[in-house]
Amino acid sequence: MTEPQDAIFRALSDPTRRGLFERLCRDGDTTVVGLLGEAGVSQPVVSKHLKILKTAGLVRDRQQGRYTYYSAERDALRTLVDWTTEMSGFWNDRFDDLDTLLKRMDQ
Amino acid sequence: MTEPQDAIFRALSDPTRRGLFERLCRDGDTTVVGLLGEAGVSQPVVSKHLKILKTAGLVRDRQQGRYTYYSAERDALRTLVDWTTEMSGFWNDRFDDLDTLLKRMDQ
DNA sequence: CAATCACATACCCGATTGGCTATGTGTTAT
DNA sequence: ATAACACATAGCCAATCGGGTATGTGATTG
Repeated sequence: MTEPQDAIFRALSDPTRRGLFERLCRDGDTTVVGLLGEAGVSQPVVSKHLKILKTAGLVRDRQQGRYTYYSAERDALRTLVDWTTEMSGFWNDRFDDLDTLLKRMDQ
Repeated sequence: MTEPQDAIFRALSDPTRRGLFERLCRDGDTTVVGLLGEAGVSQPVVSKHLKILKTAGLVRDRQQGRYTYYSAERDALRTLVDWTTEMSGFWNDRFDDLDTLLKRMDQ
């Protein structure tokens, strides 16, 4: 019953975490220390947040020597778009129903 | 500094709450009692969730006698789409940068 | 006008969350 | 070889959260 949207919405609900993700979208590959300044929290906290983003599939990491580069996972946004589209779709369906209803009433 | 996305992502991060919103998108105007069955939680909890959704601008309520009809707020999804589009945009910009960089290197 | 209904509010409680510091582990620089 | 660095993990704590029950309030029904 645990939808993929669950982890994504959950992950993005925290401002600090969403900030990290936005940063990665904007600037691409960045190390943990690189993200540290803008985040405004301690390094362990940044690491913890990145782990949550990674679990949600929003972020990928790549080891290189003693550095860990994080980058935003483009396809993750797809899930969000799909869900939003589905919701909008329900709307249109309802209008369609209303439409056919009105047409039926018209006869 | 509190973005409108904050409340929206936060509101949708809880499955029960997202369930209520999805239900309202699908079926349109519904009373609290009408939402009660599918939600699987007590009436006060549903009311509390609806209040949070309302504060986030995801839902509107309309009083009618002793009934309160709730409905999904279509434009709220717009905020979500905009944010997602912005994130995707950053991506394309980065590719553009890479593109111009490669062209520059090519000369 | 009494009972019921629809809903909101108030309060309580255990679980989760987001922050911190301290520390461990592997890597590079000296 | 040692020190410094980059990062992750562990453990702690106050605050928030999501659920519950009890109760208040206004509208409707009998």
